[in-house]
Amino acid sequence: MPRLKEDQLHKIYEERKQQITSAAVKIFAQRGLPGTKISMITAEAGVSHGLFYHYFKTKEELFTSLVREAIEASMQEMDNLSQLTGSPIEKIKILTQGMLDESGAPYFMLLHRARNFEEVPEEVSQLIQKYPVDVYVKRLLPLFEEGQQRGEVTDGDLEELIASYLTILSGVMVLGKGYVTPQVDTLLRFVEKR
Amino acid sequence: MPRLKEDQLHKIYEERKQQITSAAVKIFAQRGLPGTKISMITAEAGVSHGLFYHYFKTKEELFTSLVREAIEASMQEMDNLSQLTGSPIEKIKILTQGMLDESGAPYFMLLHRARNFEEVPEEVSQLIQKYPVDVYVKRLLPLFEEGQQRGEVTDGDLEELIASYLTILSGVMVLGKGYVTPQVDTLLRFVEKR
Amino acid sequence: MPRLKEDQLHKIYEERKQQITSAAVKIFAQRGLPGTKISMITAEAGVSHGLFYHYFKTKEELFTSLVREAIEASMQEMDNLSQLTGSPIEKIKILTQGMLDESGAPYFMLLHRARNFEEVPEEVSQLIQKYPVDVYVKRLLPLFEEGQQRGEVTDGDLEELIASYLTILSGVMVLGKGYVTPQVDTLLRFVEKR
Amino acid sequence: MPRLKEDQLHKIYEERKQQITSAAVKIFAQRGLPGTKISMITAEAGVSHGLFYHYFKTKEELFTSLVREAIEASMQEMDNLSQLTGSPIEKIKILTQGMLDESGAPYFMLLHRARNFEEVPEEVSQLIQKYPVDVYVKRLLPLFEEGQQRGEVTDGDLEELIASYLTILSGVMVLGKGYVTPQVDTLLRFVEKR
DNA sequence: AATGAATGAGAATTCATTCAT
DNA sequence: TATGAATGAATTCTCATTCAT
Repeated sequence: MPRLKEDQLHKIYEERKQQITSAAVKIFAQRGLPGTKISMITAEAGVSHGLFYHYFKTKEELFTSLVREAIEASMQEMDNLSQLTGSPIEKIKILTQGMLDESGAPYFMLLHRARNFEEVPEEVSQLIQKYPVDVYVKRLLPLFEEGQQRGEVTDGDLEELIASYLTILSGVMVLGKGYVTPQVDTLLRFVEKR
Repeated sequence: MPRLKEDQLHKIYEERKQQITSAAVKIFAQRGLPGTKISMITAEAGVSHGLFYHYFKTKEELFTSLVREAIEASMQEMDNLSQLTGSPIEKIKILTQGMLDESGAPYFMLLHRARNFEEVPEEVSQLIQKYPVDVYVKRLLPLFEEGQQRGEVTDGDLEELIASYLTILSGVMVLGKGYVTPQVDTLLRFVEKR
Repeated sequence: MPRLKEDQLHKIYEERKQQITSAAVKIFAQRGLPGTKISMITAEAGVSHGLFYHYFKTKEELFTSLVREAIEASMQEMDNLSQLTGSPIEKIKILTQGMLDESGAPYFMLLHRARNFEEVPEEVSQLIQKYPVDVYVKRLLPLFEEGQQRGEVTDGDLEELIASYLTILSGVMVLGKGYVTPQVDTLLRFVEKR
Repeated sequence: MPRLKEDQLHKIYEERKQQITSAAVKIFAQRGLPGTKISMITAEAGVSHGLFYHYFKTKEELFTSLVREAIEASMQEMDNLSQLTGSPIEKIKILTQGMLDESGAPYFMLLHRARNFEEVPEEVSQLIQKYPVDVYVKRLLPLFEEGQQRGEVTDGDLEELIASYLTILSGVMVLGKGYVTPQVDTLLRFVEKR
């Protein structure tokens, strides 16, 4: 019985935490660290502001942990690509779609904010430095190399191509509302051999 | 006598105002409205915080006026293109370079922030709504049409092409440090007929 | 369970609000709107300045709500007179005593300040305009008419008499310390038929 | 020649000083010490705010000197009464008229403010303590005594009568706009024997 | 776990006062 | 004498965080 109750409590705990986290991702992505008030997060999550501090120590701590998750998720995504079946260019297409996908956007936005703007907590700076864009480039290199060998990917310096392509994708992703999001096929023109 | 003195005062007034404005553009672009503290602006400008209020009513008012200026400047820039000599694709190249240019970036960044992020003053929202990306597209349409006729610009729906290209350029511009800025020629691949 | 707790919270809320309000009335009456610093109010109330903003939006908002209350209370007081038993002149005596009474003074002082001095918030100006002295005169007219009919109140234009009497009472009330407050009977000489 | 110039300068000096002083009396009377901004005074006087400090050391100093002047003027006025010809009650009428007179009001208002409200400079407190209402009562005593002897003034304790009358007059005077100023004859009913 | 009262550090803003011209 | 640019102390106000219930 105590067991059950404990489990239940734990379940509530996790649910609430997730509820607040989701709200936080959304607002942080939209408004950045200094533009986000705790009250905005808790209002979005539908809980009292006091509750925030049952689950997180500070605003910065939450932001930091979200950035960490975002980095991990994005690294994961890169790695997942190689597991997929299909030609390199098909995989690149999937990557492109994935990055532009609504659901992933907030996390990328978070990374973007962490990378460029705002005053961020020291730990975030360190994370960002530890995972520069270059790391992503390196992970994608084999995929693009294969594509080049198969004649699917345009000729030229691959590292620069990948880096530029990531920049473009990130940029498009970051802009969001107010801009016209290009079609995936349109974006692929950058890398495809014609 | 009063003439001379008046002029001098006026000059000082304008200089100081410019000094503060320049500092503000820089910081606002870097940190956004809520991330920018008055103290950051005045420190950057090398004046006392009191002086800020001699020249501007509030932080918001300054931000608003900067957004207004940015809009005007960017519209101006579009228009200037047609004055230039050269083929359409050359003009598009100049536009591309201009947008990626360091010096213009802060202004574009400001616009970006106003367009997407942050809580902005009511007047800024209105300005932004009054000048959607669409307005820029319309201004560039004749240039791209000519390019298409000459066979310099890729086939297809021009409005969508321009809008997408602007999105990409804006995105690249917005990212800034931490990302690899693609070469102008790389970006042009997007519009050039091959 | 939630019931009890909610009630308790509500009680605390009201108590604290009253605590701050009382302190504010006192200080505002003494020093006026610009002469009153938030720190004076919170010190008098024995709370932190942060708490002030938990209960009120701004200093002006509090001032405005106090003026509103003062107007309502004073109108109420006029109306209560008619409920009392006694001859008109006795009622006028009670009114006189009530106005000079220490406890009511701060509220009247507030009204006075709102009516005459200081820069007041727009809403206060409107309230004051909506409730000119004339409104009080009208409310008291029946009482004084009856008094005149009974031969208790001096002959002559009643509206002017009442208005003048209110001016005198208000004036005396407003002066406070530093002046000799006349006896109630002395003041009544002004309206009594002799 | 230097003489002439010096004189001229001196004249300008005095004129400007007077100009600022007059503006200050008006605004101080209207808004009190904390409610009066230097900029209000200089705007009213039509000079730059910098000029204020050519003529006065601080806002407080000006306020203090105005209070001093007001005290002196009011004492003077009391004394002048005895110089006049006429019966005591006529002189009291003149006193009453003088106090209610528009032109004198700002000075009295200043005194009132100094006496009751606001935080005032130490020196003002001292002046006020040195010249309590009692001093005025004493000065007027001979006049009222004569009036009582002649049967013009009501019976009873004269000191209390005078003090009360001064309170009433001051109060009426202080109220100003928003209230009906009683007629002089109406006010005299307080002191006249009937 | 949940709430909201309470606090105080820090940011925005005002305004008296100084000073170069 | 006259102006307005410049400063900084004092004030208002915001918001992250703590804590009693």
